[in-house]
Amino acid sequence: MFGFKNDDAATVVQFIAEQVRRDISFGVLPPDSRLKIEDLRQRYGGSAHSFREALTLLANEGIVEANTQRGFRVASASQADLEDVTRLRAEIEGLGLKWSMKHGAVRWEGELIAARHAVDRADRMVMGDIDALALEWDEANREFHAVLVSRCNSPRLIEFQSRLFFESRRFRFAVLKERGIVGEELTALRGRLVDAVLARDEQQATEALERLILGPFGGP
Amino acid sequence: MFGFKNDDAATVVQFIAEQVRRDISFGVLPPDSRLKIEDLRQRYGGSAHSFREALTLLANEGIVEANTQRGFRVASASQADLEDVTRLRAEIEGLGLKWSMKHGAVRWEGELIAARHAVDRADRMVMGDIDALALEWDEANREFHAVLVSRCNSPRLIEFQSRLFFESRRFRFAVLKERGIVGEELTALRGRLVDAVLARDEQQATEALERLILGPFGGP
DNA sequence: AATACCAAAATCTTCAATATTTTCTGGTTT
DNA sequence: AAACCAGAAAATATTGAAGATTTTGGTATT
Repeated sequence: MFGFKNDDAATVVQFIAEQVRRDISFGVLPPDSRLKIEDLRQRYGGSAHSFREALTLLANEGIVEANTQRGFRVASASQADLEDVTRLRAEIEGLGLKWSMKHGAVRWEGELIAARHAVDRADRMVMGDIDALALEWDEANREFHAVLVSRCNSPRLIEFQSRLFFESRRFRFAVLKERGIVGEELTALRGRLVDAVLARDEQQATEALERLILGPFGGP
Repeated sequence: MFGFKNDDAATVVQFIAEQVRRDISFGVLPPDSRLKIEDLRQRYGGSAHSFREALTLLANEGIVEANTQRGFRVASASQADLEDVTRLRAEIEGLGLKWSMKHGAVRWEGELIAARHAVDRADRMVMGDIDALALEWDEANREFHAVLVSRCNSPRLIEFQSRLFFESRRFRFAVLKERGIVGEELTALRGRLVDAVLARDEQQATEALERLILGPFGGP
């Protein structure tokens, strides 16, 4: 039935999980809304079991809430959640960056510069057609922040960073749609961050990173 | 079939997951060993579906490895893994403790002292009959470290801490069985940690905590 | 010794049926 | 009118069996 899985999802479960993850990020499935297996099957296809498994997965990722014997629902997205995710992201990515700066060499710097270029470009484009480009824009952001921690030498930190990034995606999209997240300040901040990394200025780098992460939410 | 679930597991999947988790921690299921669904069913009971779900869960927790179309196996436990988990635990718990020290009040201090008392006692007991008391001993440790971060006000940090603790359990048990993890130094270190927390001496506290976590593995 | 191919084993997925739990509803009692 | 209880309806949880797909292992061929 799923012979047309053009995504890189190898199994049906992963495919379903990716679909649902995406729709939760975009707010198509709003926070706290119930996820009835039957309804979802009509929408996405797939068997009940595959869905249970996919939802258990997403529950473990934190964007879905599983209540025993009472089914699943989209995890709530309170102000406290936003603050928690953002604060932790700043700490974790800061730590990962610090470690990466110890191990990363020329090759890493190249990747970083490339990722920065891409995300700067995505920033300039996205405001033109938010709905169409939001995912692409966020993917560029994901890549940039992934590169930051990619040389930290700690697979578990990398995984946790990735998870927090996905968890924060909902909030990011919400802000993007509502008042446009992207501005000159972020681009400049990113520039400062990359410069500091290249100069191996740990202090400056972590500070810029923290402001880059907190900026869109705490900022003006 | 599972009418006798005296554990606090509400569902079959959680029950199975707990069993497997435990057996992996104890080394009954050694690292890298394959987890064939059929074999497991004979051992633990439960349906194939429940097992798939449980194993997907454990895979997300990091103690099981899932290879698409190639089944599950117990996650490998290399020296690099040990170092990664331990280092991250030190960082995360340190951060959580720092935050807890900002918010925690008298009530928290009481819990901390109580937990310390329990783990000190467990330390003295465990060497008498390692096999029988290992789990209880580790539970006391878990409680102590959980209390440390319990007031950090970040549910996600707490969850991550807990996950890392479980991931490190295998290594802890291995060391415990092999050469006896417990010694006067750890008890003393824990005392210093608690004293520092009560005195709100952040510097001393994080240093003691780091040595407490790294000690059993990096130490003499 | 290397490769191609076929059969066996294992995993993945779905359909169907039963058991259990929660939720809803309507009537009764206070 | 509010609280309460029983029974019906809905939803979830669990299991069994069977088909489809993929991996694995052995065998024959070059």
